[in-house]
Amino acid sequence: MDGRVRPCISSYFRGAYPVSVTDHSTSQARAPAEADARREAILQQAVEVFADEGFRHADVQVIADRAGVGKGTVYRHFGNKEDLFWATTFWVFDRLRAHVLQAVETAHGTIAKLRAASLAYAEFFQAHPKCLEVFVQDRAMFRGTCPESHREHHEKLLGHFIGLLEEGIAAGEIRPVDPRQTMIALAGSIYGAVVHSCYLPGAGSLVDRARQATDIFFEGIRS
Amino acid sequence: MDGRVRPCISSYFRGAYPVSVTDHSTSQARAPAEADARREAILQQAVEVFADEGFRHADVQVIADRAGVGKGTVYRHFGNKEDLFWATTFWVFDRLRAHVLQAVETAHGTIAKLRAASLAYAEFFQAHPKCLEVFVQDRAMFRGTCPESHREHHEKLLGHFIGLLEEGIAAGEIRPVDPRQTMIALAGSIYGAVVHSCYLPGAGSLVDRARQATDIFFEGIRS
Amino acid sequence: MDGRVRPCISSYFRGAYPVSVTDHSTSQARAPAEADARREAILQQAVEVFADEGFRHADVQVIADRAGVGKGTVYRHFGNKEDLFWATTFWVFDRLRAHVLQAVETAHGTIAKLRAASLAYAEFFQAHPKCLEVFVQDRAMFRGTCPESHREHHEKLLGHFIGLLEEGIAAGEIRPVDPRQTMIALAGSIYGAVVHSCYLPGAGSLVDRARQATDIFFEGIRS
Amino acid sequence: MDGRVRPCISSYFRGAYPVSVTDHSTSQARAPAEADARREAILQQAVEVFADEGFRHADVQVIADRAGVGKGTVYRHFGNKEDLFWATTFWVFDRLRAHVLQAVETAHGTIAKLRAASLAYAEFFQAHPKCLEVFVQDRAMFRGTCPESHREHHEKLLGHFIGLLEEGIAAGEIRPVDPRQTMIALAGSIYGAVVHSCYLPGAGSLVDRARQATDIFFEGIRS
DNA sequence: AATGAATGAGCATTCATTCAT
DNA sequence: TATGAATGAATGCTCATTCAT
Repeated sequence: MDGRVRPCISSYFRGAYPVSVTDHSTSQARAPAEADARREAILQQAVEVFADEGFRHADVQVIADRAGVGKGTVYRHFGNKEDLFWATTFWVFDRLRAHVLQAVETAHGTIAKLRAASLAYAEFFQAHPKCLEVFVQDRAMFRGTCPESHREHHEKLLGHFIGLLEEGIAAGEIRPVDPRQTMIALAGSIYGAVVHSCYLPGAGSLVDRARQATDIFFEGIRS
Repeated sequence: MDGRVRPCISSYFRGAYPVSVTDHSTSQARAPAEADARREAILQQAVEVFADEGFRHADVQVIADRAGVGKGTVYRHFGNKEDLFWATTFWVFDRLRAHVLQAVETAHGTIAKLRAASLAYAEFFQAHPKCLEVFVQDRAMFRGTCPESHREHHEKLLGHFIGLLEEGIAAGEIRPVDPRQTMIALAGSIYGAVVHSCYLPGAGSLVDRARQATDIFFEGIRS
Repeated sequence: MDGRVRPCISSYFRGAYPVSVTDHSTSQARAPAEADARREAILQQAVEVFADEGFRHADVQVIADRAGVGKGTVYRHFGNKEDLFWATTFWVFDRLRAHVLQAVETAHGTIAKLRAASLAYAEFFQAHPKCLEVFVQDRAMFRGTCPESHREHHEKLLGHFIGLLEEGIAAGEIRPVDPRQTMIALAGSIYGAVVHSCYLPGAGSLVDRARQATDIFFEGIRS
Repeated sequence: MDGRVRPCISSYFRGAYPVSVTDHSTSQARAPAEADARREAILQQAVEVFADEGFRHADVQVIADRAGVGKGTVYRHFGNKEDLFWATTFWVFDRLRAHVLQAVETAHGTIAKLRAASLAYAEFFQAHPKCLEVFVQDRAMFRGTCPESHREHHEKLLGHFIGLLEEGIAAGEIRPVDPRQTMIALAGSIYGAVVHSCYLPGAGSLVDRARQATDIFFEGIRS
């Protein structure tokens, strides 16, 4: 009730993490490196278990066991199962973002950058299929209820790409479309290419699909 | 042990349902209409509850209560919770298919038909948001483990649209793309437009998004 | 959330039981006698376990095991541990009331009736020491938070005795004291005689103490 | 195993405290005043938390936080949660005793002294309701298992009042009753007046009730 | 001596499934 | 055939206690 202090160490989901397109790290200053290592181990195993079992079926005890820590330690660090899930989702997002942004920097021109981003997105999930499942769990489990900082990070990243698109339009590379809506369409398209595999197999690797989707996105399929 | 068998009434998930693009009905021959009504009531409530709570959190008792039947009746009809879920998913798919195919028939020309199908897809989920959540649950919960007949129905429907695309290519409406991969790309694109809403709000209604995605799909965004 | 029906069978604590000084039974009409038997068995064991272990330490599994039912059955009947505790407390109160009221009826005159009630109160707890502990648990655990119907039953019974006292005053047996406050004083006095044993041993049986307290209550100790 | 011993600082519950009616202090010789201050802070907060939450529900971490010390410090000082509880109970008893004995000294005559003691008892708990709850917890939680020194202190104090009663009898103020049993009856009566409030509200303040009970105790209510 | 992170035993509660009526 | 009471495995979470720093 009252007087309760020390809820849990991680408070990502309460907006404690800075929202920036470029921060590639989630770690606090240089506090007990020990604690960071534990945290990392727990999150890694959480990705696996949430991906394999889904949120509801995942057993926190299993995550703790696989991470080599006590169950109490998981709760000490993440407060409760749902917050652990959000931290896991963010951990995945953070890595995905880093991978995509790195790819963007190596390309030149708006179309090239967006193409690179799309392929990097697919590459990431192809290399880390469990992360893909965590993304799907995320969408499935908590429709409109993710923490605010989640939304902010997503919006921030989206804004980054909208800016690219605007540059492309200004440079004449891209038709004068609505940048935000078009960017959302591209994001949805790549997301669908990567996620919608379960029902429509036999369409090549994730990267192949993403390439296909991106090509069409820029060129269209009308004669 | 004692050789007693008590199969559930529905055995959709074991392939009992005919796989056809055009069958609009799920009902068996002419079983007691009473039973059909119960079955329908259960499925309707199952959509609601699975959508609201997710598969693991959904309580069969709640579904039974809302459907006005005993819990035992749910089990008699659907065998177990997972099979009830698959039957629910198929029920949704069946209605979606009917709605989309009806829209296709009213349009002329490949592009027009595909555009109509995409919009009908979005319309359906906009009108029945709980059905959308069931779709998402489906993808999230049972990655590669859906019943075979599921796959067959999806493949059948996909094949139908691939045929349309081939006609369009033959007619010169569409560039000579790989029909299957392109159709999968379109499906993914529309799926993404409809599902990927949670994180990227402010992009218009589902139908608006689908229209946007479809337009780009045909025309591209390059200048 | 919603749609949830069938919370628990017992709803004593929501005021479902009639509040009357004379109803000696808690059982519903003549519903499944089976269910009543289970309920009774659970309550009997709950008295033992709550008395031995205290509310927080009591394990519902132990109560279920001792009652020979599954743990789920306990929850089906009583909803949760706290409500089981209240039902247990009421079960004890109900028996205590019946025992005391029966004793009152056999006596004649106000003082004789109150004396009989006090002794019966002590007799009951002497014969059922576990019930005494449940009473103490009750007072200790939920200071001001007992269900409303609890209060109503207590008030009803108290009112009954206040009426006796008023008769005694009218008849000249008793000095013209404030009936309510005096009755509360007597109740507290007997309660203290019965409960306060832990710290002050060596004062005879519960009944002896109650007799002593009652005698003094009527006669005083001043020369 | 390794012969290491780490006793807790406080060992009240093993009989370390002197048993005397008049010792008003709990502190050891002249240990570091720092340690005494910590100990005092912990006990004060323990009263609050045990009163609010009950023994089982009380969280040692909360007590430590409120006292501004580490959890380890609480354990260093009091050994374990149960011993902390006993120390808390004694802390309360010690203050109650001081308050009551002081009141006794200001009165003259046995009846006046006993009356003063009763009112002081009620005053103390009226001023410190959390202490009352600790008393109730005490009775509820550890029926026959309190530390021996507890009993000795209680017995000592009881003996003091029995002596008063004997003087009163010798002086002719009091009828020739059994001093011990009568004193126990008075103690129980006042205890009941103070504790039995939960179910029988509307009877005035604790002090009012105690006055009422005391008056009746001396005078009786018979005409 | 003081601290507080780590631990895991303990326990309330849920809910899929069974089966007697 | 329909029902719903009974069941107990499963699981989230708490918190007393330890011990390395």
